[in-house]
Amino acid sequence: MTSPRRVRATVHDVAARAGVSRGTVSRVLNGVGYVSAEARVRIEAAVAEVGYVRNNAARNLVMRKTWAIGFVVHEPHQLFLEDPNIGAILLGTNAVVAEADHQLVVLVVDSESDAARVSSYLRGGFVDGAVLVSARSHDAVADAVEEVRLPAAFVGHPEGRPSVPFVGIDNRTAARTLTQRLLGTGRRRVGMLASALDRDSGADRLEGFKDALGARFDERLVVADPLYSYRAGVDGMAELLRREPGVDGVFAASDAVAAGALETLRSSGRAVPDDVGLVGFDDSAWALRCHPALSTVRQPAADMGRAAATLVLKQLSDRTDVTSVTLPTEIVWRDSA
Amino acid sequence: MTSPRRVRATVHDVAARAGVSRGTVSRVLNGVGYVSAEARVRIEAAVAEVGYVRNNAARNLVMRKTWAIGFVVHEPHQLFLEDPNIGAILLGTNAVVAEADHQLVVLVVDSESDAARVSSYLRGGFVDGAVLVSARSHDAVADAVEEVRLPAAFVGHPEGRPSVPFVGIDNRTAARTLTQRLLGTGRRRVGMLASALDRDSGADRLEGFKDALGARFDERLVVADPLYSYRAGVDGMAELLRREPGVDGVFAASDAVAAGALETLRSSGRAVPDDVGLVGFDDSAWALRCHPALSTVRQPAADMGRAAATLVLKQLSDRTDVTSVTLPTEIVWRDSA
DNA sequence: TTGTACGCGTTATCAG
DNA sequence: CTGATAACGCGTACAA
Repeated sequence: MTSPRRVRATVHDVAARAGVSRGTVSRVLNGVGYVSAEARVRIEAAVAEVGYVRNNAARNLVMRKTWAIGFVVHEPHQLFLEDPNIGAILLGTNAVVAEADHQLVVLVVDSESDAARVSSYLRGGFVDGAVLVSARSHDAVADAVEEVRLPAAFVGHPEGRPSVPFVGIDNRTAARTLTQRLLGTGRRRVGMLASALDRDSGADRLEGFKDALGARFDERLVVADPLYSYRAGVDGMAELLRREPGVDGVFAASDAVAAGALETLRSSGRAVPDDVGLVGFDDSAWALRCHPALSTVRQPAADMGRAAATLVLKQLSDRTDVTSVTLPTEIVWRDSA
Repeated sequence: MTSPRRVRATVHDVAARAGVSRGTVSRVLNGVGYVSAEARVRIEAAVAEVGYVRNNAARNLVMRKTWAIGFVVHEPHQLFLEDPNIGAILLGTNAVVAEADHQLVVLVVDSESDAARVSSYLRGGFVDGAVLVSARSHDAVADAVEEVRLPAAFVGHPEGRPSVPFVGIDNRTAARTLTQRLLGTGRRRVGMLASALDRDSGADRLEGFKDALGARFDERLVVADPLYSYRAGVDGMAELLRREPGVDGVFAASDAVAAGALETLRSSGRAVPDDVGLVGFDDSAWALRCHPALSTVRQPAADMGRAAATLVLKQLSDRTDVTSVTLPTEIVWRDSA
């Protein structure tokens, strides 16, 4: 039984139909070089008639270029669903990539086998470059990128990848400033719900917190969790209360964490900000959704996406000014502290 | 100035290095056919030595297969960021696609030009199939899919695309059942915050609402918005209150809308569920986050993603049993009504 | 202005 | 078991 699926028309078919050579067809298809008006119309008609559509596998092969940029998001399920910053980064990246006439393809890695598949996708020449968000230090994807020297950029600041530029924020300074501001409201016993200490962002936020507290720092008052999640906030706050029922200030490592903390504070009968002042980080959708609205630091997520894309594009055009960038953050002071 | 970027090694190079032919190399690379143990080790060594990595453009060209499946998400910015269902659908799709050893590439269309680019990406043979989420009836992407007969499946039920199977839910029945339940709590003046009436989902939810109300239906009590957004809920509820201050029951077309409505109800001094009963739709992250937690209908988002992927994969393996599927929903009754 | 011919890197066929 | 060799579909010098 023969397949009923009509095989796609090729340049050859178009040429035959139009009574010209393949070279001429190719020229009008790519709008380059000289071609007579007459030939052009005949070819355009032929294209429509046979329903020609370009075969990119062939085109990529000969041009050594795919016009596609990968966007790799490597997060635990739940976090991927919760974190609106990733969406903003994605949209920012997409905007500049599209502007440069490339196609953004996002690759989600959600398991070990995903990591392996995405890695080989990246090394396999399906894309001309990639932006990687929240990769870990030891990461199959990052390894692949480095090994095949794929033009790339990180969003966030993974340690130990000096060959790949990144765009990040100064987490430490931001955390310090925010904590100082919290302290300025007169809080005496302030704790921190730290997250992702295995990542630069998490570790730096804790450092900034320590900076602000100075001699007053008490490590009993920091409880850590691997994830920047709502759950981490709920559980972490409970633990913090257990250790020190008298806390009157809390710095949560992210808004999601803060939202979780808020829940626990509420159910423990404490009022925010009256009994305890609470601050978050990210200015994500969580911040405005909470009651009271969260005081937090705004991370320019869309700009970070744009910057990362620009970094990749620069490498593609062989520019030499590709250096990591640190974008400024901004404190957004609302009602939770 | 010559480019310092080392050109990638090819099968040819490996063959030369190992002192065998290209055919033999290809055979060990793909682990198919007979090859002597001796040749195998020599080739494997050579692969490592020259740092060979497969060129997929070439491979795709000859195999007429990319092992990639597109996931097209076509939503307004804000909604894409807000709606956790999309994330769940994505993860579900990714799971089965990965299981089948394909790579999922998600394409976000966020503007007219995005739609054009994604369309040509799809027609261009970069992927073997695609799942489309929340496409509109008149949609460049859907047109492309249909024209090139790309194996595909919709999540949701776009009208006028009989050639493409879809996976959906019975919005009308779900809405009717939910509304009846709301009515069962004794509400007398119940209104609806409708959304996306230009889509099947939105239109059907309204129909279900009408079904339940029967003769009691009063069109003054339905206010519509193009989007399933938080904002739509805030504004829509305000409008509804303006039209009928005495409403004591509200069916919001989605949880995000319900969350917005809750905000307006709160600021208008009305208690939920005491003064007015509120129900949503989707059982998204919003539902549990609200106070009180939303009564709503659960849409099996991850399952829908899985089903859509399965539909595409079936077409790829030329199976004939590819028919649209309707997945069951479930009412989740919590505290908001 | 147009046609010819070669190369892109693989896989697949088919004799040896 | 292995090695030539022919596709795959397109871009592009180069010759005409």
